[in-house]
Amino acid sequence: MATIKEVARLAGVSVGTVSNVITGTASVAKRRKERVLRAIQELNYHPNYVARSLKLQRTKMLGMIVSDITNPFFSQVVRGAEEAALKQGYLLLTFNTDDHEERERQVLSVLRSRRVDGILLVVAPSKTKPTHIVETLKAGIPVVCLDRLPPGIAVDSVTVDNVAAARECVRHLIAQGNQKIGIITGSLALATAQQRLLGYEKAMHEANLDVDKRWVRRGDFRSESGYQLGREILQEENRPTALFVSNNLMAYGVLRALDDLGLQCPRDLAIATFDDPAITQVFRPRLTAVFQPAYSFGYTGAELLIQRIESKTTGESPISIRLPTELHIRESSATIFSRPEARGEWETSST
Amino acid sequence: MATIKEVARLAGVSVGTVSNVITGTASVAKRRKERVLRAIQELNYHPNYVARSLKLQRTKMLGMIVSDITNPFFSQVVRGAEEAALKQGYLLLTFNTDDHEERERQVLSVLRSRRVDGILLVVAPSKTKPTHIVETLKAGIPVVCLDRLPPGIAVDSVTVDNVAAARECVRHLIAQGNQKIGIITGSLALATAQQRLLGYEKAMHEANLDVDKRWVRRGDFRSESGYQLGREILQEENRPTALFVSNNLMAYGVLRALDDLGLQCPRDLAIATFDDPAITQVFRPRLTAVFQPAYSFGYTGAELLIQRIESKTTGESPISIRLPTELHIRESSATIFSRPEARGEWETSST
DNA sequence: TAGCAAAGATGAATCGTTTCAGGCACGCCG
DNA sequence: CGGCGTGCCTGAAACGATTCATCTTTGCTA
Repeated sequence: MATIKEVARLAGVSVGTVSNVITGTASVAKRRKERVLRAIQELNYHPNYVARSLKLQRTKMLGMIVSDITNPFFSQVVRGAEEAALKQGYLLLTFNTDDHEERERQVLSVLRSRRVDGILLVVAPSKTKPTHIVETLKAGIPVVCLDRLPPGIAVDSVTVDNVAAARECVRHLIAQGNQKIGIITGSLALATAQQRLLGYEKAMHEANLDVDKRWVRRGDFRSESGYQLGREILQEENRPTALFVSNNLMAYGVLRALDDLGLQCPRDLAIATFDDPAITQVFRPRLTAVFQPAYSFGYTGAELLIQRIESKTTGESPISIRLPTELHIRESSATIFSRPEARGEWETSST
Repeated sequence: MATIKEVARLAGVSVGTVSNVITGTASVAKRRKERVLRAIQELNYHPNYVARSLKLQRTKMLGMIVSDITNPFFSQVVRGAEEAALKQGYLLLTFNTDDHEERERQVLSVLRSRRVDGILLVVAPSKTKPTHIVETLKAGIPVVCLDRLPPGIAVDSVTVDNVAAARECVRHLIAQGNQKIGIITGSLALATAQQRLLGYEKAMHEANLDVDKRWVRRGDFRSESGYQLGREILQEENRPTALFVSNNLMAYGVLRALDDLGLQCPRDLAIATFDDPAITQVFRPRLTAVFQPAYSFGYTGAELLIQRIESKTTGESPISIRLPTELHIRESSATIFSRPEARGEWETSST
């Protein structure tokens, strides 16, 4: 692999000059510049970014930590982050933690050794205050948290107002005439799951509706738990007429449970959920869902992170960006008396 | 950020000794080793992998180029690759090309500058022989192609037998009593799409079945084209009774088209398709599909790549790994006379 | 044509590791 | 007691870029 020295020799100039041609740092006479460019072509020279990183003390690489890229929500987040990063010449080093805090610790350590310029983090749930994140910040490495906030830590973030979104969503179920409304929560170790539960409780309380304890079930954001808990709730003698399911994977599980029991949505149970990937619109019933701008999570987060990196203002008061959600109303939340017979398009309201 | 020199000073030893402790290259007396480890702790020292990479002339990083990580198939591939890479201490630098050759060129150039040790590539379709890949290989950088093979290039690969899989799939449709069978192909710039078409033609030919030209429609692997072409085919006066759809996204489009026209699958049209992500099993009708081991694509590919890197045998005769597919038979391909009335489980046969 | 400013070119030092030739100390053997 | 082998340590060179103090060239003016 050719080095800058070889290019310099072939072009008959000094290494400094070649460097100036490549980086544009200082001006180089036209004729020499051409000679250098020709030499670069001829040797098929690709500047060694490792050496450059060492000298400049920055790698133009971002660490990206998510729980699982296989989840359509996070793959969109990653995609958005990549786009924003690339646009400014940064590359993305991606990791999955499957929400294991231990793995997150390891990855963070690796990223420090790799000297990434900053880190985009979808933090794993944790019982204790995540000291590894504090340490990373203390070491002067900018971190932006996406989607979830680690408890008790001052850090930049891009989030969504889960409480308000869940509340609006449950209100919609109420407006459809439902009085007995249940919820399947995500893992309550996650702030997002807690917030959605809170939003549900608020909406119910405001409408003076009772919450039967048996209608509140604790899931883990995975399809299987939606299936299990859905079955359980549906087999209660006093079962709810509507269910707020805290994410879409679990909603699919509930649909499967309904199907198993020979029941139908929305005839026997209205459903509203969170997350709204394009793919689900193909299937019946179309799900009423809170749309989160997944792509923007990543894009905005990367932009914020890069801004922090380049302005060198890490440690100043954290910036919190709130992204808007949209409640997409579709078939799955139609109640018996309001369900249209025709297959029409459905309205959409936005927050 | 602490350096090895500072660690050495704090521990009262030379930098060479610290390096030996960290890498385990040479033996260090017990007491000194402990002093060094304590100093590392105290300074919270993280070895600078950039400097190490420069010295060792390898980065322990892999480039990963896919068309779109948002596609569930590719997100699984990436996940598998990450797992295999991490297990051997390699990191993944991920890029999306959206199947644009130009972007692929750019990314390849960036990866050379970054001095990645090897590249996992889902190659973009191309009219001409992709010289940029040849060049990369000539530069001595190992490349493993996943899923698709670039035409006319000797390169390691992990693929699936698309011809055989499509053929088996269409044979199944025939066995179900269908005689008029159509196909929606992917973009024929992609080898995989061509191969699936070929498999379809083989199966039809072997069964002495006519292929009406109007039943063969050229899509682009995206949902929208499935919808459009599905509508067109269904509105032919002599429409097929079954459709082989070359990937799952387009199959969803066809389902939407059916729905729009007030038709049902499989009553009015049997469907069999390619790719079989877990999520689709939730919905009715469950799709008969050729399952591809997406995760294994990535995992196997990364293993092969790392083996090539570490044995330094690039340029030797290429290794081609063929992964097995499985035909998952479900509701969508049941024909009128064979469709069971009960909701039972469906058989699965494997290739 | 001499003088001078501005523009351009040079090359050594530097970034933080690894590696290796050489030095030191110790113990064992004859 | 001298010689030698062994085990540990040390420190300088090298990896390939950037940068900057310093030197050279160029072009302009009087």
